[in-house]
Formats: sequence, C-alpha cells, structure tokens
Amino acid sequence: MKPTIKDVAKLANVSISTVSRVMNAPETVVETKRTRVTEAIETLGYRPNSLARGLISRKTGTLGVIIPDIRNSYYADLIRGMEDASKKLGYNLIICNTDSDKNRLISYLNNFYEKQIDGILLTSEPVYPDYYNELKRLKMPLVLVSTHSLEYELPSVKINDEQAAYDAVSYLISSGHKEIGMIGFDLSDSIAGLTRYQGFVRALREYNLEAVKKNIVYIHDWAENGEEAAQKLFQLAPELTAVFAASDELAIGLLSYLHENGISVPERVSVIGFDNIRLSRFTIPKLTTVAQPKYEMGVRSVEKLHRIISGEKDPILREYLPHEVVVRDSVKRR
Amino acid sequence: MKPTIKDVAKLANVSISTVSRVMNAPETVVETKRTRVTEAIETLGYRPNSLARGLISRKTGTLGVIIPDIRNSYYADLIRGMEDASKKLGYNLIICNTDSDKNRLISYLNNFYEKQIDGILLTSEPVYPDYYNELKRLKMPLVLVSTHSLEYELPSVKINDEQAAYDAVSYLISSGHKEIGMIGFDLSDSIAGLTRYQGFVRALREYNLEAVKKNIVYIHDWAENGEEAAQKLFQLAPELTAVFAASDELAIGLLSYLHENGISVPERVSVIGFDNIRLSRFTIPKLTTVAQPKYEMGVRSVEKLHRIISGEKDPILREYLPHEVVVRDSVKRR
DNA sequence: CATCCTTCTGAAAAGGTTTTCAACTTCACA
DNA sequence: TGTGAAGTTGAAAACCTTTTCAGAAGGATG
Repeated sequence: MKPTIKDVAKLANVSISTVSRVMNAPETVVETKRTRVTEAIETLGYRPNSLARGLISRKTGTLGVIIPDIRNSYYADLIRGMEDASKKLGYNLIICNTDSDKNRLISYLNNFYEKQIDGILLTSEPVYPDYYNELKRLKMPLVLVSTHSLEYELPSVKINDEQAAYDAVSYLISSGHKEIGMIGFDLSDSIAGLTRYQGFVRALREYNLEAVKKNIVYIHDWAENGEEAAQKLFQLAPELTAVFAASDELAIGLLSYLHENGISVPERVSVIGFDNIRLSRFTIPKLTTVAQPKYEMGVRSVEKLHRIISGEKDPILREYLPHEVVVRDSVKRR
Repeated sequence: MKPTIKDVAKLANVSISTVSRVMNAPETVVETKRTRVTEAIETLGYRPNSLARGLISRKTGTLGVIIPDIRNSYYADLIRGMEDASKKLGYNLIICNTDSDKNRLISYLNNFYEKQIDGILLTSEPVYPDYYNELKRLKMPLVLVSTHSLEYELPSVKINDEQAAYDAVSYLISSGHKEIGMIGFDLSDSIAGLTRYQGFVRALREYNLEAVKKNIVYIHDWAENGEEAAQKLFQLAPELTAVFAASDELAIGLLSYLHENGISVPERVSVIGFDNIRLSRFTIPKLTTVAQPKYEMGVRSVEKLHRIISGEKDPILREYLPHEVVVRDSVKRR
C-alpha cells in the first residue's frame, strides 16, 4: 500500500496539517519538526497523491491535445514543442488521435472534461458549429493550433496558410515557370485545403497566369498516396514545368512518380513542397519547400493556453507565426 | 461551477447514492427514479468527476508512456498502436519524451506515480540498475516496449533485433554481395546498437565474410545525419557494394549521400534499411528494408499491460513479434 | 503583571465520488 | 396473520489532500 500523508504524520509525530505545510510552505513550520517530517517523507518514500490534491485545488496539471494522427510527422513536431513547453510550465500532455472522426473528437472532449483537464489544445480541425457548441458547453480553456476560427472568438496559433501558398507559387513564377500545377487537399478542408488553393490562385492571378488554375488534383485524406495524384495531374496537364504540393509528403510521392516515369527533377519539372518535414532534406533532389515553425507553434500554443488558464490577459487572440521558403534543389530557374 | 452528483440528486429528488447507482448499476434502481435521474443528468449536463472517482476506486484509466522522441517516426507508429488499443480498453495515454535523458526519465516516473497512473509503457531505453531500483520502488505495473531485460524479470514486447539484422545482412549476401558495410548505432545501446551489430557479424561469420566486419561506422544519436556517416564509411571502404543501415532514416541519409556523389543505387551500391517507416516506400529508389510490426507492437504492449493491471495471468513474460524483409528496389542481385 | 502580538500547531471541513450497512417496503407463502 | 426473503433506498464512511480557524505558547510592551 502506498504511504499517505497520515503515515508520514504518524512517523514524524505531528499532525497531517504540518506535513502538508512542510511540502507547501516550509518556512511556516519550526525547524525541528520540519526536519523530522522531511526525514519521514524520505524513509517512507512518500509522494503526494495528485488526485486528492487536484480534487481540492481544481488543477490537475494536465493538458489535453487533440490531433488527427500522430504518425503524420507534422503533428509529431508540433507535439514535441508542446511537450517541451509543458514540461517547463509543469503540465503533462494527454494526446488523442481522432483520424478526423467527429465522434471520436466529441468523445475525447467529454473524457477531458471528466478528467478535469486544465485546458485543451485542438489542432487542425476546422471549428464546425457543433464542435463550438460542445466546447462552449464544457467551458474549458482552449487554444486552436494550426487552425483558427473567424466566426467565433477563439484563441489560435497558426501560420498564414494563404500567404504561405502564395509565396510558394510566387517563387515558382519568379523562377520563370508558367505551366504550373498543384496537388492540394480537398477544398472542404478550410485550413490546409481552401486557403492554400486560394494562395495558389492569387499568385497566378497576379501574374496573369489564371488560365493555368485548372491544373489541380485534390487529395481527400492526408495519408493518401501522392503518387496517384501525380499520375492524374500529369495525365491532365502533361506540359507542366512546375508543381506546388500542399504537403511535403505529397511532394515526396510526386518525386517518386516522376522518377519512376523518367521525368527528371528539376531539369524537366520543378517541385515545391509545404511543411519542411525532417526528411525533406534527404529527398532526391533535396526538396525546396515552405517551412512552418512547427515546434515553435507547439511552444507558443502551450504558453498561450497557460496564460488563459492562469487568467492573465492574453494580448492577441489569433496569433500568426512567420513561414519561410526554404530553397534547396528541386526548383530550377528557366 | 460544474454540476456535481449532489445537484443531480437534488433535482431528481433522490439521494446521491441512487444517482451513483443509476450510473454504475442501473438495474438496481426502480424505473421511475431511474428516469428521473437520467433526465436530471441530461438537463444539468452532468459528468462524473474522474478525480473523485479515481481517489476511491484507485484507478485512473490513464497509462504513462515514456519514449525518447515522438518526432522519430518509429515511435509515432508505435504510439498510434498504443493509442488505438488504449481507446478500446478505456485508457488514455500520457506521453513523455526523455531525449534519452536519465534525469528526465526518473522525473517522469515520479510524476506518473503521483498522478496514480494505472501502468507504464517504457520504450527503447535499456534497463539500467538504477532505473530498475526506481521502478521497483514505485511498484507500478510496467511493460517494456521494443526493449527488454534479460537481467530482470520484466515483461516486454519487441522483435528479435539480432535475428532481424542477421536476416537483412543474409539477404545482401544471398544477393551476391561480399563487400558489405554497416551504419549502426553505438554499441552502448544494447537494443538498437549491440544486437544489430551482432546480427551483422553472425551473418558475415556464417558465410566466411568476417574480414569485412571492420566496415562499420557508428552513430551516437538517432537524430544524427546519415549523410556524414555515409561519407565516413565510404572513405573507410570505397570498395563496398552493399550497406546495411540500422534504421531507415540513416538509409535515407545514405541514399542522399550516394546520389550527391554520383554513386548509383542499386547499380553500383545496394542499400538495405531497418524499420520500414512510412516514407521508405517513396525514396529513390524505393527502399528495401526489414519491417518491424510497430503498430502491432504498440497494440500488444497495451494489451499486455492491461492484463497485468487487471491481475490476469500473462502467459509470456518476454514477447517477440515477427519481423520481415520487405523487398523493394534498393538491393541488386550481382 | 496584564495585555497584545507573533508564531506555530492541530482539528475539522471541504472537495466529489463509491460502497457498505442498516432499514424500510413489498411480496410470497404457510 | 405471521415469517422470511427479495428488492430499494439513504446515511455515513472512506479515499487523500489543502485550507481555515481557533487556540496555545512565547515574547514584547505598557
């Protein structure tokens, strides 16, 4: 049986209040007793029970994270940032994968509520009205990560996806490309899908290349294979000299397809990705891409949530972090 | 203020015992009251407080996972298996990254103890005596994942690393290669380092190729770049026709190095990896590798831990799951 | 010497649930 | 009509802490 505060009290021959004080405000107890208590704690190997503590203090020191899928290395980086920041601020993370399943999400939310989690980090899912209602009902501190909501007043941390996509495509155009295609996520995905498409179109329009905006193939699930999409794209528009892939994983599938079909990169076709995942440095050729500050976003979101939990005033509701085009070898000037 | 069981009781005009029974053993309460209570729960949006529940039941429905780094896609797959199995069995996961730092590990262990976690999943770290003492002191249910201990009687789930490495190298040899090299993890890593090295050596010895076992370069940190190691290796032994990389990430770095230096794969040099990570299907050329059943290992380890927690007899202390050589395009017969 | 402050301490309440126990109803059966 | 069993119910204890409150002890001040 685990030792409790009572056992310590008995061994040190003091009341449990005193033991509690030794742990939480040592300066208020006289030295003789304090050392007696400390020694008792030591010999028993006593550690306070967080459940009891949380019951009374209404704090659990735990944050709940909701992500689509941890296997996606984008989220892995994000979470690592969250974890490091959490450790610093004294939180633990409970991580739940939803596979973008609505029911799973709602079920996890309720689970968080029951567990008396201190706050929620909700990633990537667009905030649909029914989510919002559920969130509102639960009244728990919340930060949206790599997603945001323009309809509702919810705090968020992300990059500007539209601008980032615009910058990627502008980079292709300024490298002399005119026949440009895109592999993107479904437009119903208002974060990674629609916005990046909008950035793509805005860049084209600005350079009077709008005719080209039909050269696009959509993916409906992030785990889907970039190779197939690539095949469809080049069937649709064989004359392409450059492709913007809405994620590095897609870009890697695309690279694979092009290699299989003897189309050299970047000589014949240039490729630009999105996310800057770990392995994009090691593709052949090394992938040019637009980098999201994933780790940093994780850190910031936890700090933001912490501010909300502790009732500090949070200066900015919706935070946008800077992205960056990382130039490597997969785009050629022509 | 969140509604409590008292509020429900008052609204339904019954005692709190009855409310509790409605939730935990509905058949023992008469129908009229039961519906009254259910309705009250509904209108108040009541959800039981897990802290209070856990305090009395001595169960939190939470498992603690200790991993080196979630960004390593190997662990991400593992965790996904754990998560799915946990969901099924009614657990949540608290995930902690140690970066293989001893102090962090110990600190997390104590944190788990305080949080009254139901059990621990400890991955990859070899079990050093001081860990063992700590674990023993805490007396918490534990399963080792993708690591094991031969000194101590601890339950574990992993593959047979030595045999898997042996199979990888045998595959190279049976493909006609004699000049074989290896990029491996430091031998002080008794799981991914030493064992895979031993498998490498056993295969060489069996085919009388032992002279070649000096062709090896060690990596001291998984995040280290495979490219540098590749460079050292080919400086050491330029005549190599095949390389066994102890992880797919290393293999990808190696591929990148070879491409940079105009050494064609698999025509001039063959490469075999280890782990079968997601992206190994998309490298150029597609990577031949030995697959670990990562997801399955995650699932099995949670099931095993669950058995231990519920006091069921667990049939096998140390479980070894089957691996498999996945043949793709990076190894050429000669 | 009386009074007032400080400093230190323990008893008890509170936090929200589950579970035990005793008591009360109801019903079947003799 | 009486007896016992079965079915329901609520009061109270238990789980382990933190915190409030009042009291005791000691010192300083008038």
